[in-house]
Amino acid sequence: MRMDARKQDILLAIITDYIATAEPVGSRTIARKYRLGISPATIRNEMADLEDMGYIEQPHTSAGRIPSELGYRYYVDYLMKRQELTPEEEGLIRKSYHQKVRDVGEVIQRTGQLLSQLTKYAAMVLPPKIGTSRFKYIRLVQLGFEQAMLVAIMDSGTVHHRIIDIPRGITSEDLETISAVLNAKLQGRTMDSIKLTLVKEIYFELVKHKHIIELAMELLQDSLTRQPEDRIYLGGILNILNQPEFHNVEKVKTLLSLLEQESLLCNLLADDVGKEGVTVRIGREIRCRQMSNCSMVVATYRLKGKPVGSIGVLGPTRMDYARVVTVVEHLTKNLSRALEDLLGGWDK
Amino acid sequence: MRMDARKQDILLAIITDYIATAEPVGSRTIARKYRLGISPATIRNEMADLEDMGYIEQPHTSAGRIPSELGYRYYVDYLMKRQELTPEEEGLIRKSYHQKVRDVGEVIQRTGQLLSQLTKYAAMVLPPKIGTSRFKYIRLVQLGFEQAMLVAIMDSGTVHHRIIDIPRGITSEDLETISAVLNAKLQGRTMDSIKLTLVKEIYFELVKHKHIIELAMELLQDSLTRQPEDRIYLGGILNILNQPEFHNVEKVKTLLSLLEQESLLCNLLADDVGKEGVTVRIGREIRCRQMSNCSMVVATYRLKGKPVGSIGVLGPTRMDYARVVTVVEHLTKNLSRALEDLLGGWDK
DNA sequence: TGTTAGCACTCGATCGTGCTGAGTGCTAAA
DNA sequence: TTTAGCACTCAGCACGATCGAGTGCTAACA
Repeated sequence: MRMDARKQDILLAIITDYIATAEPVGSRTIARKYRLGISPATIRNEMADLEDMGYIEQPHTSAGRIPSELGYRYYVDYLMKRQELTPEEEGLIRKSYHQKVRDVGEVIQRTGQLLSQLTKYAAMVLPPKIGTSRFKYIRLVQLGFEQAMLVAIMDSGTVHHRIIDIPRGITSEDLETISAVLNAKLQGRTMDSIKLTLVKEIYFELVKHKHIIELAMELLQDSLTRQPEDRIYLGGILNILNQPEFHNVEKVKTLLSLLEQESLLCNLLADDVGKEGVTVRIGREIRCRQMSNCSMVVATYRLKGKPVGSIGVLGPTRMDYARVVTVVEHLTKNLSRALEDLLGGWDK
Repeated sequence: MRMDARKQDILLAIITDYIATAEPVGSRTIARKYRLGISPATIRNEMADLEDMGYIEQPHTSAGRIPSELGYRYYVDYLMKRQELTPEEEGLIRKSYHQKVRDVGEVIQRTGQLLSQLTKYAAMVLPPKIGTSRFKYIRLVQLGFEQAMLVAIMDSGTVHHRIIDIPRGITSEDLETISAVLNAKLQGRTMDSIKLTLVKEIYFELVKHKHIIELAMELLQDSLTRQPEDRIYLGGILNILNQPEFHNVEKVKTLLSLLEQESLLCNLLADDVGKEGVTVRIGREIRCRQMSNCSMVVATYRLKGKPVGSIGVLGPTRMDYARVVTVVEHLTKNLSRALEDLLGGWDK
């Protein structure tokens, strides 16, 4: 059995209708709503074929058909039509990105908000990856006798800080010295590139200040190379609860328990970092059993051409792919541009 | 009609049972489970009295009784017995606070986790209030030609940063100058205390550097005095969904939509900051209509004796007050102590 | 006077039943 | 090849009967 134009029309009609109504679609409905010029009986025959081919399925004998994962896949790959944003929506996006920002986090957050607002599903945004951003400025500030704060500003506009213990004898001047050396050696390097050779260099630089070298080394080894825990923007979870597929509390609970595991989400999002364009994962294509009735739409944003993070939407498999793909595409571009504007001129 | 010992016993039994089972309690159940030495019939009479007095109510004619808000209030005020933590739980807390921390945020987060873990309800923690913490160190770092990063370390261990625009002519040295003046003038001051007189002082200090004074002033007026948006730790929402009162999706939705409004929660928590001991708000005592079937247990933690933030638990009105109050009390003390250990020695 | 046993009554929850309507597959005619 | 017609299926819903937990009242009892 081969797919032909009429089968495609019918499959498209079924998926369109199901996405809109969340109800199984019958042959009658299609004949009435989508003027394909054929009768319900004919449609029934074709639907039987489509079911054999695995594109649609029947929840029970006396119900209409719903798309299978394969059906959605076919839809996304071949049938889906681009859906432009309305001028109002375009305006909303533009306005949002034209506001003054004080922080990269703010850009991330705004993107996430737009994403969930425009799609009505849950939105996820992975902030610029720390490993690939470059040190811009590092400083140790003495706090008490035994503690100091390490502050590092990265060229991705993020600031990292942590409290570190210092031996009692260390003075503010010692910390200045270490700060100066670290600055000189690390400026412009990425976290990932702090290798042994570099550590050695710093070692020799500091060897004249014997008493602080221990601290400096420990600091490098431990504080800087240990990745901070993954953070992620997650919003619009409420949207997803409005979807009829989450009308039962058990489903809500499993979903929420997944969404609480940030690191899991980070991995899911990170999987597609670097791919061109928008990636759609349908149902079990997300490698996560409890999300088998969900789909994800993910795209990578870039800074100076290099992929640094990604944004994604999570919704039921019955999601409005056409719309979501358009929105994700748009926002990826806008986010890349916004970051470029904010951070592009930082190379002094 | 007056409350007597037997009525108290019965009320206590009803509330205890209802907290444990979430089912209306009948006279028979009480006679069977709680050996009060009286028959169901007598209990029925007393229950009728308790209902007249407003401490319990009947969901419908042929059901048992459930505590009213007034009943819970009476329970919390007069009947509730202290409930000690098990040695395992004590151990868990101790272990958690003995881990090395890199950041005040980490202490906050750990407290929140413990709170939700130990109570099985939702936990909220308000981080140390920024307005009352003192500047420890301020610095402007040039990023590009037109942007700089302002970093401020507070003695509450938090770090604030934001990107600011600078006029094109400003050099790194100018920024150093401003940094130095800001440091000298602001160190040890609180955000709240940055008043006009202080601003004037800084003005005169910088008057010799005419070209940067504009920037510095703007910075003070705008960046520093404008409060950053409220942050709050919120966790264990999943716990609360396991409570039978949230078995219907509508309730879950209204609750989640409330919990998404962080500023609202902050206000609720902040209401009780400064009060001694643990505050219990039952049902409509939380001034928030949509939370009328919830209760909050809140306590203030301190740094050097001064209240700086608060921690709280949110659960259904039918919550295990005895346990929650104990846990909140414990964690408040532990949190205060942990912050003291971390930040206490920072006065140089 | 306070306590208790007995009894009639109430009412939510549960379960079975039958009906309805949307939808199908099959057959035979166009 | 398409379509009209028809028998069949089955989830969802409304209806009614039954069940049982729990009450309030009354009368007897200590």
